[in-house]
Amino acid sequence: MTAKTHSDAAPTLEMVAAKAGVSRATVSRVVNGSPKVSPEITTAVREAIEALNYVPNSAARSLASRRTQAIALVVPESTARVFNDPFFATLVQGVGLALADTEYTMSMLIESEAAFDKTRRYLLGGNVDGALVVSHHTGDHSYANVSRALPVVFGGRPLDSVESVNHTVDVDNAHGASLAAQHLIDGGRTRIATIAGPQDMPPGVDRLRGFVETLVGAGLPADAIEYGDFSPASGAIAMRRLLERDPAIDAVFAANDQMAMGAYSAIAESGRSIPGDVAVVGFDDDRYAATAVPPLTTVHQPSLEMGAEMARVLVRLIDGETVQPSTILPTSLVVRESA
Amino acid sequence: MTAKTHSDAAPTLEMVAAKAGVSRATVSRVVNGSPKVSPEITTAVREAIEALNYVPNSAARSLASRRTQAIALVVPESTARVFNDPFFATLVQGVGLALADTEYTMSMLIESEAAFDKTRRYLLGGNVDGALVVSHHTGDHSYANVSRALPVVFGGRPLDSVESVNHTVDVDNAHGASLAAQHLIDGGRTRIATIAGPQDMPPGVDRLRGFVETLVGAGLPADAIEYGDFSPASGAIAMRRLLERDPAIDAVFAANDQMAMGAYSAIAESGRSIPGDVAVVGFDDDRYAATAVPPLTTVHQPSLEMGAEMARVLVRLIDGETVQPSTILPTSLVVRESA
DNA sequence: TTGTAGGCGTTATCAT
DNA sequence: ATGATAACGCCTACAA
Repeated sequence: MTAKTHSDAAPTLEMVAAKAGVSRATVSRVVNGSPKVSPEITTAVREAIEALNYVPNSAARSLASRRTQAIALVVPESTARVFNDPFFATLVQGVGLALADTEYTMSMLIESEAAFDKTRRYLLGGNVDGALVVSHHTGDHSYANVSRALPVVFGGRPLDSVESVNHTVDVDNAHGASLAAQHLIDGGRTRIATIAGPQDMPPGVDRLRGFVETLVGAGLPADAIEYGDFSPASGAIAMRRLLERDPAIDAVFAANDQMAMGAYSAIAESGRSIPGDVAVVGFDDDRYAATAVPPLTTVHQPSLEMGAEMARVLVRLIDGETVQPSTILPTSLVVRESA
Repeated sequence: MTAKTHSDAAPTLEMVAAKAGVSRATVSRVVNGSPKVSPEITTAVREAIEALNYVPNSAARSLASRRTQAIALVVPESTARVFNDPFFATLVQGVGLALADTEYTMSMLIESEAAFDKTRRYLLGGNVDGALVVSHHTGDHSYANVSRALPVVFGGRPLDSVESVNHTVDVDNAHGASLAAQHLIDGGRTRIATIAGPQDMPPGVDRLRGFVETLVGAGLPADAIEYGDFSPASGAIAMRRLLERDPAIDAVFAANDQMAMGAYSAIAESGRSIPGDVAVVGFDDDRYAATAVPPLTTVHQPSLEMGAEMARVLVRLIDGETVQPSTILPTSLVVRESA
């Protein structure tokens, strides 16, 4: 096989026009489904397009129309974490699902510290009609400029709630954590600990808050707290520390299922049983939850729906519609066998 | 807060030129780092750019230059699976990492059946300079057209090895499976089963092949085979069936770690112990492997490196360099406690 | 070193 | 219903 040059000049609208014996304007109309083109001509143009295997050049199209039909999904470079995170994966799916019904394409930007400016330029360079920003916990207000230039929808409330961001879609983290805590309390547990998430991430603080408030409300101490970074390994480490600090712990609420899995292993290696010796409740209801041993009781959050909702809101925004600035999706407890 | 219109006309190169008192050509040169521009003018232009907060419009830029500085990462809609797959997640990371050193942006396309044509149009519409296609198992030769129009690098060998695709980066699946099987044999196991992956996916067939060949080579029967779809749930189901068919099974090789996790739960619920009663080896060495209980012995595959290598090959291809058509990355066995 | 001018492939505004 | 003809914002010979 010979080295290809990939230079077979792509067919242009002009060529189609020539072949169909009409003007470029007409071809453009057919391509864009304008209603005012006679059936015969439409057919002729369609055939020419087919014959030439013509595909509109989107750069030219967006330059002229000032629309790109693409949106960006910006995810923080903590990619290592975020990407492996089943919750996030499902969210992306939701975005894709919602977008499948539209003509929009999603272009995902992994935002690394190094390439931050690259992301910014991409967003501001007219590459997309809008952006979806997921769980950013960058200290600065990096998206202030961006959201001034194009519609932006945030997934999860931004850390600096001071700055009133335009639109956000979030899940009721605090309430979910509260449900988890209450379930543990109702189960008769009295020494309840928690493996909290990073406190520089909204879900991390919201879940901790919901947990603490509920325990305190029930007159229980809420002092057995260790922090993890949402990874399984960090969950295991946190659990070991918890058990070391207080061997009497009889329940633990992990801020996400991955850390709960880590806790499972730490509990097992300490010779304790689940839920006999210590009950555990997670958060997310990810795909590993149901098949864990024992199946994990956890807080279900509508990740798929969240992604889809974010996409829908953004599209509406792009279309110039007015959308309520904040959407909160409900969470619920899924009781299985670990608590 | 008032509804923003997002219509604050973005600054153009022309405006920068005016403000800096030079021609557009000069601004363009500065923006593109042309060496032949006097220092003073360069500075002046830079200041104007800064002042106006100017960002080049990429549609215009790519229309004129015929380059987009973007590549597409196409992933099959089996998104549900693929996306949650830690292996895939790591691969994406690798791509991002390699790209961080370049000026290229990655735009990820989730390829759904419904939107297949959307993907094709995107690829052919001059949106990207090249494409990375991951583990596609679509029956048709959907990418024949595409790879004729622009550089494409496949991740994992394509199913139809007949069609000699230009470039692929793969992992040595068969050898990895062979290592796993041999380890089980060396451990004295005699009734070894496997939970194979889908046979319409190359990794699925290659891993099964490596496993079978090694068993047969050792004079052992290779008839205890069940298939899963790489999800934890499917692994559990397959394991149950395996144990039902032959209660004497004393070892199992799962085609990926997620299914191995599923096997763990099925083995546990059958009252057997790991590795006492049945040893298990997985494949992938994903992030859950090390913290599983017991820690999972598995085949490590360089997912990160694979993603990075794919990106590197593609960039070279785009730059017109000649690259060897096939790259095979090595796999290795990580012995932990499950076998 | 810097400026001039034409063109990249579409869309959109006017006429017709 | 269809066709000229400007833009769209930038790059790039070519000229100065």
